[in-house]
Amino acid sequence: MASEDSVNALVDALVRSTFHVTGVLTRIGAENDLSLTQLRVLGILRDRRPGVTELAAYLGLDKSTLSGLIDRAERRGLLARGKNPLDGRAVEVFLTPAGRELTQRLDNEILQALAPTLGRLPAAERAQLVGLLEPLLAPGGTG
Amino acid sequence: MASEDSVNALVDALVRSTFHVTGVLTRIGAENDLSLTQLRVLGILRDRRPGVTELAAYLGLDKSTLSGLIDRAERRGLLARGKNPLDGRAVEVFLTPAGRELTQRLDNEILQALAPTLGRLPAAERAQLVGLLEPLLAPGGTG
DNA sequence: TATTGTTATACTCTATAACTATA
DNA sequence: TATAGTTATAGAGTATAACAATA
Repeated sequence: MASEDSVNALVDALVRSTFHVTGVLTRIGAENDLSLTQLRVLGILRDRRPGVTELAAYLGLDKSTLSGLIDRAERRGLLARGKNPLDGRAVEVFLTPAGRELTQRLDNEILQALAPTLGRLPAAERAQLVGLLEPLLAPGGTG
Repeated sequence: MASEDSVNALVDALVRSTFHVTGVLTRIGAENDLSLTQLRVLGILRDRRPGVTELAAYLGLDKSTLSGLIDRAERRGLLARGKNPLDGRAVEVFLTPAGRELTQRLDNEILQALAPTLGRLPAAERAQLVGLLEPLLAPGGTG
């Protein structure tokens, strides 16, 4: 029926826009020698000092994977490991000043890359689009 | 100014929905022993018999990367290499019946995974969302 | 000469299993 | 015992450079 068709069309548009945005993010990452995952790590650390396990959970990856990711980014001076004063086993991962600077630059590059296309939409439609995407990200969402 | 803020908010929502959908696709792929890239390869081959270079261009990857991806999928019987009758150097990559069957099953799983959330939107808003996403994917887009 | 595709190589990403140290 | 994190290992994904075959 028509309702199913409209869900189908929406899934299609959503998947295509996903690959589109992923392509942009991957390109900007690559230009800065960062994988998409490293890009996400930096993004997560903007306003958090998570532990390794917590960071792995955000990313949907195994904690052992994070050991390597953190090692490589730490070697580049983008982030660091600190002690957790409350738990001798735990580690706090956080951005170094250099990492924060790079993250801000990347945020800006992403904005610059996407803005021309998004700016073509009238302001009212931009707001509308945000309003329509929000509920899809809400808890109880797709998982 | 307000206009810039609204672009900012839109980029944010778009990036978050991108990671969200990517998470769903990655999970469904993983449940079927397929990486996101393999999933994309199958999707592209639904209605095409591209050459290796052409396929690499679709994905934004080097053709040497495709040799390995195609090898592994071919070993699993999901796709095959055929001769291009017009060019002795070229190869045609296409889905096997098993690959086509799997692709259809995956399409359905993706739909099932996303439909509950998307179905919560009224039909009019679903159509609206599709209409708003379309122009972002148009040529002259973000690249 | 230019193009299509593969191979060799090296590095990153990723998960599983086994481990250490702390709780 | 359980949890936080690392290490060892193995395989997949990726790019670069060098190559063979065809155009």
